[in-house]
Amino acid sequence: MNLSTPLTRPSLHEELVTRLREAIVQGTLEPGAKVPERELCESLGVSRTPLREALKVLANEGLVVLESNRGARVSNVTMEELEAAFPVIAVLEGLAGELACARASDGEIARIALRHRDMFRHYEAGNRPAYFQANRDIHDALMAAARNPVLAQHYTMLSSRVERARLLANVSDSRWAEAVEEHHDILAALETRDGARLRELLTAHLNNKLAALKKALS
Amino acid sequence: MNLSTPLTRPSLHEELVTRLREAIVQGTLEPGAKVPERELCESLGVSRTPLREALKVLANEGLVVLESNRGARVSNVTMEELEAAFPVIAVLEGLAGELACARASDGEIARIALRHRDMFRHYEAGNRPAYFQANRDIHDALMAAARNPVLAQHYTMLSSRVERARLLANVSDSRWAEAVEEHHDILAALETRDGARLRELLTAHLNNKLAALKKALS
DNA sequence: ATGTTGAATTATGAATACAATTTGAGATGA
DNA sequence: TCATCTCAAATTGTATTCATAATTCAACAT
Repeated sequence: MNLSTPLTRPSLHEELVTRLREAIVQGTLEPGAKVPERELCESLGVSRTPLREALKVLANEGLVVLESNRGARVSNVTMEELEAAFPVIAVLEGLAGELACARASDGEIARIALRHRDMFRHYEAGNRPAYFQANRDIHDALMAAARNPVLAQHYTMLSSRVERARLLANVSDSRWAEAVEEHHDILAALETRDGARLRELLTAHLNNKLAALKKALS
Repeated sequence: MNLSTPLTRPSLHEELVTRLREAIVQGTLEPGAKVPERELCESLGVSRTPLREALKVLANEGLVVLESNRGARVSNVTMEELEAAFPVIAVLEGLAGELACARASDGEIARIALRHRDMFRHYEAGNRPAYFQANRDIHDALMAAARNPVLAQHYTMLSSRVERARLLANVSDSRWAEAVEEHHDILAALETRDGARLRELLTAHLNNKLAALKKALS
């Protein structure tokens, strides 16, 4: 049991931030939708103050846009935003891979390898949702292995902004096969702890993802 | 006169975020200092609501920490944070350089070159504050030339977190000379639009900066 | 029918009020 | 003297209220 943490109850606005962020990322709150304060307050059982605080935070992250005197709406996933965000995510993942090669424990790498095998199985079974979930787990595990909280924080922020694009666009089967190929190389680089190569592979992987999304959304 | 913009008045909390961020970055609000709500409200002439909203946003950025029921305090600049943040800033600047080489107008590059000459002058005059300011201007101009708002947003957030370290540590003269040398190469790569090289130079430059800070703070 | 106007309604931005927690000074006792 | 306890004052977290801007929609003119 952890005795160093001062036993702090999470404040309402913090919980709201995480819950709203989840709702936005998984599409419960749809892009472009207005966020009616009163309604949300009632369904969540809180007053407007903490809800509005949470909206300010999410606006700062880019998940909602505040229109003065007209309230908040969930930000739209635009092609411009994806084209801006993906290269940034790409270099962040590249850095994460490089750090993970240097810092990950053998156990962590083994666990990531295991998840890769899961993911490959899901690919062969043609199970996209399970594949996506495994994919996310892998990227998150890699980020954790990099042991850089600042990196992780910004990665989370950016991921939440683009994750929603997946709901809008199913990439082609051919791109899917390509992505799986890339992941084979990624895993190999991680297992040999070839940081420079993993960085390049991850950066390229993310940039390819953007290209695929572009195609799927046009 | 611009008639396309819908004439929107900036909300209080937005102005507070920028003003408080500035105050924190330039050290007016010192690291570790408590942020007394009442006092700030009076001196800023606003009520607690928008101030608290701003504090939530700054907390999300990592500039302040919220202690439940005990208010906010300016976050401390720790070595762990610098070691985490600098590599991230390094890859972001690298990306910015790469993009700037591809996208900057000749005029923009000329302006950055001009600021470089300013900066070199300040170095020769031994004027550190002016040098720092010119340095910041250069990095900001480069970021603007990259034309990637997501990149710029995250760069701003991260810069504000580490900028404060400069107030705590004066780097050595020898490192200063090194940094100036590096900037000569950086400018050359930008002027020849050698994106790959500029990326490497900027990433290395930032990582060297961290090493110098480490030395100066130990 | 179509479009415009403007009062009534609603929603938002900000201030204030209230409740819960922390802080700190002084009392109490060993 | 020192530690602990008590309780008031101050500070924070949340709710509510107030003022203002936006929206709606019925009445009207074209």
